[in-house]
Amino acid sequence: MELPKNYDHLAKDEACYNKWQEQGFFHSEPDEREAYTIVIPPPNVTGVLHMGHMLNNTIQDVLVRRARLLGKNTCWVPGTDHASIATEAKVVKRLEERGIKKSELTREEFLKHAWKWTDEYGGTILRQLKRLGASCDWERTRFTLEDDLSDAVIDVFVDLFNKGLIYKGVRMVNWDPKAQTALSDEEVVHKEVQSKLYYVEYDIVGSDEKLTIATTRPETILGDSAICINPNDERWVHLKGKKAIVPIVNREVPIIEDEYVDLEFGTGCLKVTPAHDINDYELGLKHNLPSIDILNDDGTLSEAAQFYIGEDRFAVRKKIAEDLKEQGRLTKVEELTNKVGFSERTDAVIEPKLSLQWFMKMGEMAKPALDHVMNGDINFYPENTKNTYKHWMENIKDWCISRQLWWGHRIPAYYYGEGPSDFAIANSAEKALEIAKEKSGNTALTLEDLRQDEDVLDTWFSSWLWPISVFDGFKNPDNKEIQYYYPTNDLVTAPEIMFFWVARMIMAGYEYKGEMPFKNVYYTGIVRDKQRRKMSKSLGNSPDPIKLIEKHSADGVRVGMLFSSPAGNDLLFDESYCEQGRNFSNKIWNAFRLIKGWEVSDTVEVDDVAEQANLWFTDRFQTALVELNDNYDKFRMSDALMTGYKLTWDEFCSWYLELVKPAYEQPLARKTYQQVIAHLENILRVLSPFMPFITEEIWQNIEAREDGDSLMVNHWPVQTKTEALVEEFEQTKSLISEIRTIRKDKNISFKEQLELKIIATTANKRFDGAVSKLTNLSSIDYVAEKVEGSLSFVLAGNEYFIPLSGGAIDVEAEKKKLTEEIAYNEGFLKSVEKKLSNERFVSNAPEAIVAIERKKMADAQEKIDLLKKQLASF
RNA sequence: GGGCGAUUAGCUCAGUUGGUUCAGAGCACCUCGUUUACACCGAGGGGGUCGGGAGUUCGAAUCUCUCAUCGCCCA
Repeated sequence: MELPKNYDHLAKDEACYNKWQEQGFFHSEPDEREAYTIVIPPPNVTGVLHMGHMLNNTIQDVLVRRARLLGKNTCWVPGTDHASIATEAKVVKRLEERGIKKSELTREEFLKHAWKWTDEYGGTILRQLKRLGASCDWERTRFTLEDDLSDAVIDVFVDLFNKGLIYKGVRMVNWDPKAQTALSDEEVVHKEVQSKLYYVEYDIVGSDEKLTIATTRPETILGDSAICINPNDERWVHLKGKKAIVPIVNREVPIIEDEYVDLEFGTGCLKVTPAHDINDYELGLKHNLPSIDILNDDGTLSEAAQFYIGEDRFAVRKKIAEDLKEQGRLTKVEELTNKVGFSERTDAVIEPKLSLQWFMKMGEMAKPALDHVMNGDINFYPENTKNTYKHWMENIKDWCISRQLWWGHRIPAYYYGEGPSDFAIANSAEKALEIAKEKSGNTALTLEDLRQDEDVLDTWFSSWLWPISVFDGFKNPDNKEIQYYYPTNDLVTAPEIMFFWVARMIMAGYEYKGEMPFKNVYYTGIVRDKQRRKMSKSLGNSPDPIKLIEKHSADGVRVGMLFSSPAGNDLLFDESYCEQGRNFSNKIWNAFRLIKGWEVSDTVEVDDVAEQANLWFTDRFQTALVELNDNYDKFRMSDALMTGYKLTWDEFCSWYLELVKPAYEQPLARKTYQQVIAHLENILRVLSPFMPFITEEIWQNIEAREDGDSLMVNHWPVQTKTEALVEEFEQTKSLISEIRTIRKDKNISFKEQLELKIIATTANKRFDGAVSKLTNLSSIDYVAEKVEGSLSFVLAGNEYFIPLSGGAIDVEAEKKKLTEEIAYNEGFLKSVEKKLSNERFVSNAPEAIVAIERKKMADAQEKIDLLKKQLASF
C-alpha cells in the first residue's frame, strides 16, 4: 500500500478517536490493578474552549495516557460546574433580549429558563475536548448541579452547620451591584486605576476653624458618622472632643481619635463611613458609631442618603463634587492612582457593603490543609507555589458562601419566625419542620410556616467537594469506587485557582475522608500572547482552539502547547509552536514512509553497520527513556517532550535510519528490518502521550493488528541494562562531522570518495563502517606515519589524514589552522596548570576534581604535542 | 505598604549539593545543498564577560549583601 506523503489528520483523527471510545479504552472500572485518577477541574458549563483549557487538558491527557501505558487503571473524570453567577448573568441577558425581566419571573420560572439554556449550550466545552484527543471517561461525566452532587452539597452544609462551622452574620461583604450579590474575597479583582482625590472642607461646631479631609469617594460623605484624627498628630490635637458638620447633609458628627489614621495620607483627617468601607466599619464598631447605609443594592443612592436619591453612585460622585465646589467646600482635587476592586465575573466596581450573609469558619479546617502541604504529603509543582499557599492559609478569613442568586444550590435554611436565629437547617423541609418545632417550642408549626432562604451557595461550595462527590463519597462513603479511586493522583490547574479551589478541596478531603484529595498538584502557567498580555475575549487576542486543531492537527497543537510550558511558567503562545508540532508529526510520518518503502529480504546478509547501529540505538533509547521517566517524575512535561523530540528527530531519523538505510534499490535484511521496527515502536510508545493520533495511525500501519489492539493500551518501554555505547558513538559523530566539514570547506562533492588514514592511539574500530557509510569513504587505513599531501586533524588523541590528489592542499592555510589550534590549546593548558600549581586548590578541592584537572592537563599536552608534530612536518 | 519570585544567546527557557571543555537546548538567523523519507527537509555555521556592583571561596551562572528593572500574591 502506498502511503501518502503527509499524514491527513482531518481525515483520520476523528475516526481514530471514535474507535478508541467504542473499544472502551477511556472507561475505567475498579479492578486489581493500581489506579491512576485525575478529576478534571470542571470548566464552566457555559464555557467554550480557550487556550488555557487547551494547555491544562493537554497536560492531563499526557499524564493519563502515560499512566495507561504504564499499565495502571486510569480514570480521568470529566465534568462541568454550574457557575452560578456567570450562567445566571447569561440567562438574564438572554431573557432581556426577549423583553423578559428576571424580576417578573418566579424562581421556578427562571430556573426553567436556566436549565433550558444549560441543556442547549452547556457542555460545548466537553465536546471540544474530544477534538483535542482527551481520553476522559465520558461515561463518568458529572455536573455540579445534578441530583447526587447537589445532595452532597446540601448534606455538607447541614453537617458543617451542626459542627458550628457555618454561621449567619452581618459583615462587610464585597457587593457586586450589577449581579446584585455578595462575592467572596477571591472573586474580587483589584486593579490599579486613575482616580481623583477630593479635598473637602468641614465646619467645626462652635468654631470658625475648618478642617479638610481627603477622599476618593465624595458621595459617601452622605454616610459619614464621624471624623477621625490620629492622637499623635499635633496639627489636629486641639480638635479633640469637638464636633464637625458634614457638608450637604449638615449632620453633626463627633471627632474621634484613633492611631489607625495615617499621618502622611491626605490631610491626616479621615472621614468615617462605617457602612461603606471595611476599615471604617472596624472603626465604627470600636467607637460605637452608627452605620448609615446610603446605597441601594443596585448601586443607586438610598433614602438614607437624603440627597440624590435613586441616582447612580458614579453620577452622584460627579454631582456632589460640583455641588461642593459651588458651596466653596471643595478646596482641591488631585490625581491619584489607587487600587479598586472589580467583580471577576461582571467587572462592576465592588461596593463594600454591610450585609447579612452565610459564612464558613476557616481557621480549624485550614490547619491540616496547610500542614499536609508543608510536610510534603501533598506536593505542589512548581514547589515555590507552596509559599503563596502558606501565606494565604495563615491569614485566612472566613468564607462568605451565600450568593443572592437563583441558579445554584439553594441554602437549606428554613425560617419560621422573625428573630435572628429563628431558622432550622436541614436537608429537607420536613426535617427542618421537626427542628423548628423543637427550637421554637411551637408544635403547631406546619410546612406552610417555613420559608426557605432565597439565596444559593457559592459555586465553589460544590466544587470543593468534587474529588469526593464524583465518586459518590458522601452518600456512600464506603462504596467500591471511592475506595478505589480516592485519593486521586494528580490535579492539574491554574495557579489563580489555588485559593478558590485547591485549598478548599484539601480542606474538604481531610474533613470528610480524613485523607488528601490528590497527591500532586501541577500548576500550569497562564497562556499569554507574545506581548505577554493575558488571552481574553475582550482583547480578541486568543486564537480559536478548534481552528488551530483543524489547521495544525490535534497532535501538532498539543505539542505546540507543551513546547514552551515548563511548570508554572506562563506560556507566551505563538502559532509557530503549533507549526513546529505539525512539522514534527510530518517528520515521524516520513520516517515511517522510508522504512515502509524498503524491500525486505530473507536471503541478504545482515550488514555490520546496521548491526552496530542497532546496538548503539538500543543503548541510546535507554538513555532517553531514563531521562524521560525522570522528567515525568518531576512533572517536567516540556523537558519530557523535548527529550522525545530530540530522540526521534536527531538520533532516530538523522543518525540511526541513515546508518541502516540500504543502498539504492538494495533490499534490507529481515533481521535489520525487525530491529528498526522494534525501535520505531518504542519511539511511538514514548511519543504517544504527546501525539496520540499520528502514533496510533503509524502503529496500525506497521502490520495488521488484531482487533482491539491499539498503541494507546500497549505498554510503556521497560528500562533495561544495555551495552554502553552512547559515548563512543558520540566520538564517532564528531569524526563524521569533522569529515563533513572538510568536504564543505574544500568544496568536495559527496559523490567523490575519500580515503581516511589514522594514526591511532585509542582506536576502536566498531563504528568504522558507520563512518565510511556516512562520509562516503573508499577506505580506512591505520598507519604509523604522517601521510604527506593530506588534510589532517586531531580528535581524541588520534591523528586523521585525508589524502587529496594533486596539490589541492593549501599549505599556508593548513599551517595557520594548526598554529591557531595550538595557541588555543596552550591557553587552555595554561589555565589548567595555574589551577594545579595553586597549592590551596590541590589541598582543598576533592581528589576527584583534582584528578580531573590532571587529566585535562595531560590530554591538552598530548594534543599540543601532536599538533606541533604536524606543524613541523610541513 | 507586606510577602514571594524572576533577570542566562534575537525569542522562549534548562542549568540538581559551588568543581569535567560548563556557559547549554529548541526556535529564529546565516551559508551551502534538491544524494532514491521528509524543503513541514539535509549538512555546516555565527551568536551570551549568565541585569549592575561588592563580598565569601583554591574555585561563583550557582552562596551572601546591595542597587536596578520586571512579575505575581496579599493588604
